[in-house]
Amino acid sequence: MPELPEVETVRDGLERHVVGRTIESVAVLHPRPVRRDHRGPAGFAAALTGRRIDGARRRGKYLWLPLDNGDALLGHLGMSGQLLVQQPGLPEERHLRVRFALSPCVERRIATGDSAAEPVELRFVDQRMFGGLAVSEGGADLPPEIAHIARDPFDPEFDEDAFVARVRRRSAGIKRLLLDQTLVSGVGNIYADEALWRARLHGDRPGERLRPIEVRRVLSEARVVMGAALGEGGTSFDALYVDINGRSGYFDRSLHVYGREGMACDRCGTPIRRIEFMNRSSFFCPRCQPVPRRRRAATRH
DNA sequence: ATCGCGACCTGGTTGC
DNA sequence: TGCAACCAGGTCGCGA
Repeated sequence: MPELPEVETVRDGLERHVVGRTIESVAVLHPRPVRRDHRGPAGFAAALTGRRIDGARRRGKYLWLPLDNGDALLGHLGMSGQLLVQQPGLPEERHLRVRFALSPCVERRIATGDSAAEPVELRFVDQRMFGGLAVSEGGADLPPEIAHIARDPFDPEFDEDAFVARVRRRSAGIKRLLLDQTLVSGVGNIYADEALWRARLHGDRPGERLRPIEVRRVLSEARVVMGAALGEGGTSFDALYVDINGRSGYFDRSLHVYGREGMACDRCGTPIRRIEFMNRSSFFCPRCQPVPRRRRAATRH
């Protein structure tokens, strides 16, 4: 379940391994992952063939590779997507959806030594196909398709005061607001629960009833949780393999509430509760994060 | 504008 | 053993 730290790890790997290479050929093995591209699979492939990759960028959970003609290859990993950089010709993964053959990096701009002189394959593997790829016309700087996505809380241009103000104008619960990618990007279900636990706030607390310092606190804790995952994930893959696996190793160790229903809260020992929320799960400590009392009707005789 | 919900997907796990 | 139901959740589009 890739959230900001996992996607950033992929972006970093792409920057080091594919920037400067040219797309020699494209094979779309399943149409669904390119459903957002109005050109269709063949048009998608044609629009990319021959283009040089000039960068690797991210906004929230979206990635894009600026191309030498001003377009971009825009991607989202969805729930189960991976972008792998591999030696050409390896056996196909079970859920391989799109394969790109990339030339060597002519300008040797990749800082990883001799690998820049060898061709590689970029593979989009996605079991559940919630993710996808598309060519974004003129999207090299910022694809218009994702102009509505807010900056993430690590972005120097993220406007914290504006975020606080917007949250406090909304009646929805703070968890829903944390997951709203137009308010702040990069936070998903798992890190939202972790940030709320650390901030001792229940996710149902309405934004409009939070004090500014409470909004700042949960944002700060989101940075702590995602920053820790970033630090550990950033060094966890090897030279020719850019992986994304939300369930692996580094990830689980730092979880205090997510997936821990019935287990003792690490702070107070109270059993962690699980509730349904937006067709998924929320985990919280009922003592550290008390359920907000429903507001009474305005008038009573 | 905002809110909240269902649809989209597959495969591993659970329950009968 | 076989099969169906359930579960995971990011994003979009819809109706209210």
